[in-house]
Amino acid sequence: MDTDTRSKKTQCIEDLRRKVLTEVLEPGVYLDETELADIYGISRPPLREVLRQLAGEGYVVLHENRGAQVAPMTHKTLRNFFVAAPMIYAATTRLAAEHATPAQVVKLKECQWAFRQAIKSGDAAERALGNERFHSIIGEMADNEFLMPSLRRLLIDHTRIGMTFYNPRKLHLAPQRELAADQHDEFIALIETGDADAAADLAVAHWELSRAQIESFVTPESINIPLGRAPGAAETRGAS
Amino acid sequence: MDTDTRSKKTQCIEDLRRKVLTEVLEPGVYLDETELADIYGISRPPLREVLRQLAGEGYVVLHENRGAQVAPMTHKTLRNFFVAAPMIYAATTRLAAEHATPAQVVKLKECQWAFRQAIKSGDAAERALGNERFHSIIGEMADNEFLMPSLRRLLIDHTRIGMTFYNPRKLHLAPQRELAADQHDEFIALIETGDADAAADLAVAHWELSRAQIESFVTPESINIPLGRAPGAAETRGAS
DNA sequence: AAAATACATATTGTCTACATTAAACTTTTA
DNA sequence: TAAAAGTTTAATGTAGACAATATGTATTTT
Repeated sequence: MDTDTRSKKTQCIEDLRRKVLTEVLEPGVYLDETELADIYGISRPPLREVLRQLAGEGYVVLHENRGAQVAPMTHKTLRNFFVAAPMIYAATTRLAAEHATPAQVVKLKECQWAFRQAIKSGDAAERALGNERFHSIIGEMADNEFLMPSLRRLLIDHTRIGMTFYNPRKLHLAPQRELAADQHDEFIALIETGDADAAADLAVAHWELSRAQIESFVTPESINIPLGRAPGAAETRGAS
Repeated sequence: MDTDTRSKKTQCIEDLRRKVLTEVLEPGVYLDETELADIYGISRPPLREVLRQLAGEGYVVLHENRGAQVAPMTHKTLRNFFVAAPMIYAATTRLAAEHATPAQVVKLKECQWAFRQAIKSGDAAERALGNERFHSIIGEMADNEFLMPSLRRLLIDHTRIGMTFYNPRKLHLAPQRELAADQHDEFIALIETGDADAAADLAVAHWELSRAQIESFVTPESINIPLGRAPGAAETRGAS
């Protein structure tokens, strides 16, 4: 048995984050406070705090008197993503190469090992979350509280979009996924060496791979999720 | 009489933001939930939601079982600020010039008019908040949800630091403040014209003015605010 | 006298119950 | 029959009371 030392509230936050990132909770879906409070075994006031925090982190959007909605992804979202991503990724990766501590590099290597395993035999969620964690650690290495907020928001949507890229059933994408994993190894090498310029260049190249994939399979239809509350559609509400 | 249509909670959020930005609540100071709830006439649960939201926005930092602390400013904070600011300001200003709507330009002009008034006869808080609002509107013009979070965090510390620059008693800085206001007019002109390249350049120039000022009067001592709770120092707690 | 422990106090964290608001349904009227 | 108004219902928003945790103080022991 694993005695989870985390508080129920912390578990709730982390689980909701995971469910949003893996699109178990789809973009645009409205959440039911009472239902979530029951699920995570806490009362509504602390759950509402959790939702406020997740709103601050960009996972959900709060509407007054109408509850919390999983952050929608519109056509504009994707366009803005394409504008912001290369800049933020390049900047944070450069800073990571300049500031990374040995302990952080170890952590990044462990994360990459797990990511390789996921690419080999994991499901889409494991892979996408593994990738998110990898880039999140690079963000921590950059150690800049002014860039981190934007990086975190980018990673939310990058991960959600990536669920398609990392789908094991898309066999033809396997080579690209291997390439992405190989680039992760390059990240580690350059960060460990402290080669900031090369790291920044690699970040852009890594981004271009993502960009090409996203453009190839994301159509406006698939990202235009209905924003309104689905009337009576129970399975679109809550976190099962 | 002004019938304030905003909810008490909204007023609370906005007032706390203002107090943090103007350093009425100094960096590092701990907040008392009960006291704040009394002041704003709401109970603790909704106040705790407010604090979570402000934490998400970067105004405060939450410590488990130890309450909320006004976001500290350390030496590292300032170093990171110098790294991130030019990049984010240039990018958002460029996007603003590309995307600004006529209505937004009108809003920006109105803001600039008020800012001029504040420079002429206002106090430090009015000036600093006016400047914050000006750049916040440019951020809205950029209309990019991935860059806005970093911009907002930059503006928090830029405004707090700016309280020194905008102090009316520092007469020798008057010419520099006029220059800053003149640059704001240039921003408006370039954004209205849609000259993205020139706008981005101006953003960097405007930043260099700030940077020079900050470097000239910010010494490590003055930004190293004690992080611990001041024991029994009643006036350092709460929002009077 | 100094350190450690036990106690007291104050603050944070949470829960239940209630108030308020928005949505859905029903009923009435043109 | 269709539209509009009233009513019902279910969700969000809030308050007050209680529980748990941390800090400060006093006491005890070495």
